[in-house]
Amino acid sequence: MNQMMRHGRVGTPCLACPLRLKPAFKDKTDDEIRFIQAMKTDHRILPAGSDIIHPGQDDAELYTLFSGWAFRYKSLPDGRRQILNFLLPGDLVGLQASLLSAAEHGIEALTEVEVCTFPRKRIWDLFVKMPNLAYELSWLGSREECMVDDNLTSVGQRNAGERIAALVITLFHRADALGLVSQGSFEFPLSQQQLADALGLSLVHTSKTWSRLRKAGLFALSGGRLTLLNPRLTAHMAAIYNRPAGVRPLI
Amino acid sequence: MNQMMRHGRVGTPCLACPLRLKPAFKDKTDDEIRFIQAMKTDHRILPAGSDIIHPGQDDAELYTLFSGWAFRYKSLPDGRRQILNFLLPGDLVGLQASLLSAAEHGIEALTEVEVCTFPRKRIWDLFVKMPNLAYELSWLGSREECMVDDNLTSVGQRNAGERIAALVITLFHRADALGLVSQGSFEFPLSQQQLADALGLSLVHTSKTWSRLRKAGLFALSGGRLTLLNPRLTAHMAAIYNRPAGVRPLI
DNA sequence: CGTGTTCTTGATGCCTTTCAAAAAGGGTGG
DNA sequence: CCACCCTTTTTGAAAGGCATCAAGAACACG
Repeated sequence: MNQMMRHGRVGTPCLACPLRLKPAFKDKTDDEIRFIQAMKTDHRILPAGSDIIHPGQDDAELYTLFSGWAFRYKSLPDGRRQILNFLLPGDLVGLQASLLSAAEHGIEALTEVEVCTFPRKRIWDLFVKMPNLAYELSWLGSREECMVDDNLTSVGQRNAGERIAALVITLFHRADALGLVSQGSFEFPLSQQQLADALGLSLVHTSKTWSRLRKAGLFALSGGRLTLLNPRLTAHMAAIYNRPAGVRPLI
Repeated sequence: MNQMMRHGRVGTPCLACPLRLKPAFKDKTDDEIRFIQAMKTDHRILPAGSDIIHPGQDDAELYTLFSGWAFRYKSLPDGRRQILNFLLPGDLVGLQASLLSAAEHGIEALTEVEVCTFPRKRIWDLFVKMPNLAYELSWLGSREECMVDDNLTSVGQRNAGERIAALVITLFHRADALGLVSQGSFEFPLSQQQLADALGLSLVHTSKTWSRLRKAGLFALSGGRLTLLNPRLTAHMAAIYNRPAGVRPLI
């Protein structure tokens, strides 16, 4: 929508990317990082609520989310909307959209975000010159599919309370892996409407179930930050396996 | 399960692969096909119901489904199961499982299937030597994610009747693109339990809704074959966009 | 401090689940 | 070819979870 964005190479070069220092990410050779930096054409800041990729777009670029949260979504003709998955710093944005001829989904910034732009035209180049990066690109694509798999399983099989518990736990772990958790709490920028769209529930029922779990002492929300008060009980209610996260590539 | 399978290079070499002749698939150079053939180590036949990849498996190979149907699924600790997507001839089987360290899902043969085996160890080789094939591998991965996106949207946003209509229409188009539709009907090997697991509905409600749509004249099922009697109405009830399929790579 | 948005809460009704059992197939052995 | 058993499908009845409608409360913002 209102793409009031600042262009230009803001901030530090990829070699000194602060994200790269986080233990969540695999080490890369200087060679690889230089290639990434050469491929990167832009560093943009987009306000919360802006469309990073809009549904049907046929010239979507590939991005890495540098900071902030975003989400992928898909709409039905009558306006119903499903949030497919959430994107956190370090995640690829628009891989599917830049590989396929047109985006079958939209991607929206949930908070103000910073993205690193990689033109779709250069992706082929990456496959030719940097097979290791190409492999990691595919790896990240599979990882995203894995997250959608989880969400589909949640929406298809869990009831309202379990879905919320599973979402909260999963986001907590993802934020934790990025060092975004401090004193048990992390920034939680979702509105109830967005929660509802992600969970496949109505706004009203989401609100009621959400406050029921809060009152049950599973977690608390204040000042836009969520505190996981009872991780044990939350995980149990979610009926979730908790695979350890493991490191991943950052491109 | 009962992996009573016949090994060996059954049938024709890849250069003469009958699947490749179908208009659904992109033409490939002889070079590419030769590489694929060299990479292929086996051609297996597995009976209906067998596990092609089991959940948690950490040495899953990559396959191309040569004939038959399969599905990816994910289970919760208490036994609830969600079918994530269906696999038809020409689809990759186990890309996610062979890229990530362990399979987060299972893949089961829905009918008797034939699969072409590509050892996971050689995937890296493919990225180094054949960037075009590597690109197409990623492309196929994105296409699968796209299908999971659709299913998540269906389960999250559509009611029972709409979900069934959407599934039937989608499978019809996929079968049609493969030339599997004759006289308006195609083989439909799903049990109601599998339908229910794919739709995120109970078995009973699936059965009732299914027969309601049949009685409404949307489609008919007999002798294991489904006939789409009223495509217009079915698509309308599904509230679905029908993007034209387009060709895709076959690896 | 007014105004629009987001969140909460209550009441009502329907879609879906669960429980239960009958009916219909499918395969095997006598 | 029929009897028998097991699985799958169908149908009925009752309960409950979730959606919808409606309106008040809390919050954000200019």
